[in-house]
Amino acid sequence: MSSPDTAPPVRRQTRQRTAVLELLDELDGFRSAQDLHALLRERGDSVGLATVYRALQALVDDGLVDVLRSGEGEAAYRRCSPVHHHHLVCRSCGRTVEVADPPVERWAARIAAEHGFADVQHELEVFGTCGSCAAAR
Amino acid sequence: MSSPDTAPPVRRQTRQRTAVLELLDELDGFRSAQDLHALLRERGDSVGLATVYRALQALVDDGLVDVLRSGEGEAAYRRCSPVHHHHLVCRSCGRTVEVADPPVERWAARIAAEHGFADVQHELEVFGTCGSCAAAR
DNA sequence: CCGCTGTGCGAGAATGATTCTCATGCACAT
DNA sequence: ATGTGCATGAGAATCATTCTCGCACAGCGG
Repeated sequence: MSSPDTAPPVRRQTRQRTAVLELLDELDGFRSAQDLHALLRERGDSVGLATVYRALQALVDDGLVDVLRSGEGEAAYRRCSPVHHHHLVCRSCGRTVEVADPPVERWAARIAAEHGFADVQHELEVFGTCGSCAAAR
Repeated sequence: MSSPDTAPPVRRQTRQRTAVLELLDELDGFRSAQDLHALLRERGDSVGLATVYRALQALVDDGLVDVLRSGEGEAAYRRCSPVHHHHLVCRSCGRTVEVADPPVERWAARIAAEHGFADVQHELEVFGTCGSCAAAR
């Protein structure tokens, strides 16, 4: 059992996967799989819905994309830097800012350790109203 | 526009709602709506699935229960203290610890302010393996 | 360059959680 | 005790996501 999970999945480069990744590169903010599929269709790229889901899962596995479970069970995806970070999301216009946060990382690790927890991960999202949207009201 | 949202929804106290809340009081950790429904049925309390969902939504609105969207689009509910806090969840046995965290609150507020965001909220969950589960392996 | 082989694709069916519909029942005030 | 209207329950409806399965094509060896 040296490293059965390290086996490289050998991702083939297909027109569809390229299209999904390029679309994510152009977009800002989180988009649902259904949205992305509709956008690809509008562009003329004919891609199956199931394929979009598969491509997104592969991208998430490879750490190229982040997932966010928005309010009602609809997953949202976004092209992201591969380093660990969190998001500051405008609940009005959807604009997203990536933020790094050493203090929170440390805090999470410490709290977990104090309660005897190991192998710790955490999920953190900050929602608010961005300057432009606040001004617009 | 004095306070249209403060209008008290006038929740009637019914056998079903009481049963859901009492069940949550006895349980530890997050449970899915489907789980809770099954448990109520086993106990002999005959409650409709739709009613369990409605009762849980009401409890969440009233701040008596916390929701957590676990991995695959299945919402999990838990009886919680009404003060703001976060959770430390064991991904093996599901045990949950409530943790308060002034530093994170301040950090989130500061980061948001730096980016011009107002009216800030945040969601934070920490996952890990608790002491007992780590020892059991 | 050509053909193999297995992975990826597409369309629609299947799944599973959550919500809706609507007739009936019960909580609460009179 | 009685009436009024919100709550309930069974099943249908909805919606995102996953699965199935036959066909296409990417990448490799000859």
